Amino acid sequence: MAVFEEIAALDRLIHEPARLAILTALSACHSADFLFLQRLTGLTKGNLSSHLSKLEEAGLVKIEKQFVGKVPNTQASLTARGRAAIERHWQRLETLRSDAQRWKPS
Amino acid sequence: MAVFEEIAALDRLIHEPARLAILTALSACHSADFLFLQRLTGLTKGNLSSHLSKLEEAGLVKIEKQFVGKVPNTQASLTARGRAAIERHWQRLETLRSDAQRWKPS
DNA sequence: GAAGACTAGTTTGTAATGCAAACCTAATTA
DNA sequence: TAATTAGGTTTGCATTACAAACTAGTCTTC
Repeated sequence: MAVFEEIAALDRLIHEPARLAILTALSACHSADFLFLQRLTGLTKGNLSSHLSKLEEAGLVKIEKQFVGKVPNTQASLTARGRAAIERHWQRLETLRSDAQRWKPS
Repeated sequence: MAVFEEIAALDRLIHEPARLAILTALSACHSADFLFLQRLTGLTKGNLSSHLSKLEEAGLVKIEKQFVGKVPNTQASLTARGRAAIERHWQRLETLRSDAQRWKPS
């Protein structure tokens, strides 16, 4: 597949800005609770919640709910697949960009 | 704004895979006709058409329709703003990635 | 010269998306 | 005990992105 085709076919689950931010943040944090993640990404609770659910369904993120004292607390972390996927996505972007720069019309 | 917030706030008009592909292809081609662009990106005519319209409305792409002999022909090229925008977007991605890699939880 | 096929797109219909606002449950504060 | 805050989830809606259907005109073939 040619470079521009590959760009057009990027996985939107990961590429979408909010989820790209979540996954990238988690890859730097190892584990983060809901509110910390919300502050980091600037997302509203509603959006963060639904994006996390989507990432969890896709098997990229693990969600663990616990009580800290009496207060519910949600921890999110990357699964092995999630970690691989976000790393690969950034690498792909880098590669695609440089391939595109080298490309000449034929 | 912190790095993950910036990722989450990436301009979706440009970031969307199909349009990222179109803009990137145009930045390498200087000018391209509809069918050439379609082959490059692998998009269907319908999608290419509507994405081009959206990019034109946003002032990133210039569309010129002409007749080549008797056959209608559509040429697309980047406007100055479009060229700046796609270049800046890729640079931002690069910067954001490396900022994210350097980032440590505080 | 009419029927069909092809070219070069645009418009339409629909399902999925992302967002914010409303909602929920429990804990804390006044 | 009434209001406020914490920590989220669900709902409703407007926007999207896609493919399929359509349009307008050209070329081929008989």
